[in-house]
Amino acid sequence: MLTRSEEDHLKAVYTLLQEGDSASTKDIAHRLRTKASSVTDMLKKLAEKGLLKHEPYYGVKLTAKGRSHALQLVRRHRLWETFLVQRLGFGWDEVHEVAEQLEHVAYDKLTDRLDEYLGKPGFDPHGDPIPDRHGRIRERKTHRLSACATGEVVRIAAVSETTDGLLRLLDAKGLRIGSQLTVQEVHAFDGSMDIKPKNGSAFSVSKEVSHHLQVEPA
Amino acid sequence: MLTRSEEDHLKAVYTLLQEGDSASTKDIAHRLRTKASSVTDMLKKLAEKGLLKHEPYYGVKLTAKGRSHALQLVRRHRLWETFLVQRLGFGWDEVHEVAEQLEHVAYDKLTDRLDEYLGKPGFDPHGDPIPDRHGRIRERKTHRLSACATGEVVRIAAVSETTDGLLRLLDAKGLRIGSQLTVQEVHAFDGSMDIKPKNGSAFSVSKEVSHHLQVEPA
DNA sequence: TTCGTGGATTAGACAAGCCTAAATATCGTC
DNA sequence: GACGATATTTAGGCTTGTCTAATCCACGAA
Ligand SMILES: [Mn+2]
Ligand SMILES: [Mn+2]
Ligand SMILES: [Mn+2]
Ligand SMILES: [Mn+2]
Repeated sequence: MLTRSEEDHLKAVYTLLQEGDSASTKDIAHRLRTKASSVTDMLKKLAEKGLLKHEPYYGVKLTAKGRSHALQLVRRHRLWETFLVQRLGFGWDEVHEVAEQLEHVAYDKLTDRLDEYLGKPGFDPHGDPIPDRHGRIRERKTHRLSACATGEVVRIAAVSETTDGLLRLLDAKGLRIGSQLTVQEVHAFDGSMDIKPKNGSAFSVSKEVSHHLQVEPA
Repeated sequence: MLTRSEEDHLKAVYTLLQEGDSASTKDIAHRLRTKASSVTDMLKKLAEKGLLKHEPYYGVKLTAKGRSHALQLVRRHRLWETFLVQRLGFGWDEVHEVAEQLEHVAYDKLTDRLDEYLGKPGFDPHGDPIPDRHGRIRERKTHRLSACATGEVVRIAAVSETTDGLLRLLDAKGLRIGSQLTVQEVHAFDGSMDIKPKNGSAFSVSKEVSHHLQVEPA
């Protein structure tokens, strides 16, 4: 059984490896609002427990056991987020903190029943895939809106940075998971982009925003 | 903000005072599967935080603040139990452990939304009252089935000891919260009691069982 | 009233997590 | 290939929550 702190560290490692190529001590510390030295301690402990390989000064890699455990955490986190939004009416910008707590309640029966109750959803409110009970993830090939060319017609698949501010901005502009839109123009000067939602008139989004929108062909 | 352990101690104090007249260090330790010396430490800490008065060697009393906090815990615990049974299909004998974890996730918005989602239930799956958001409890006057006389017609209001074994026994006999029954005979020899459910034939229950069934006039 | 007994508290130790400060390693740059 | 910036680890310390063993106290029995 892992402690809450061990779980949070493990999940941070998993997520950072998912997002980039490596999970640095510094980045883990930053994500968990703790210090690098504390992270080193915890990495040693997780390595001793066989959840990851820690090569001092080089980096960290998850073992199969560690990956599996991390996927369970991600599963619980995203299922609870889905519950909060779909059933309790929370906004998608309000659920992260709460799910960060709920994810640590580890009972397979609870997780699986919740999954069924929600209709075995494939994706959470931010468009992130929810691993099934075996840790399997439905893969999709998405790319950033910022990488799209003029004329492309795409659908928003996920928001890759779930900062409250970004989510509320998207709310305000009417951009949701599943929204379909056409790229009308890309301005070289600042990277801003004019987009036109399927039902609505065109407007502009900054590079910062388009960078964090994952889209797929409509 | 209280830690998980502080909350568990506070709730134990509240529950023991509710059930009996005092909350002894020994009983708290037993309930939390810890040791008396650890409990003393924690009582000091809770006293310092103004949640209870601790008179060494005498006993412990909750302050208004402590009682209010304990009621929030009880509220969350019972709401989650209700959720698990009503929505996720858990048996009433399977929910205690899980709720023991979930109760520590403290976000007023979550608790209140869950309460509404469940239809602001007055009682949990074991018949125990659920405090409202202000900590108010719907009072009822119940008495033990074991104290009933021949001929009394009553309805089961609550089970005062939520041991898995007792709950499964009640399941097997078809006794539920709300079940109506008539006391047919009380045997002085062993305190066992013959009861007849409204729809069904009579059978006997032991003193141990009737002692833990809280009933109200039908 | 005195005593024995059992519950309660205190003393002292330990592990888990976290911190700061100091030491150490890596890596890009000159 | 040495240097300095930066990341990482180590050393040492603090707090929290727990334990065991020793001591203290209340209370009922004699
Ligand atoms: Mn978490
Ligand atoms: Mn999410
Ligand atoms: Mn608890
Ligand atoms: Mn209950």
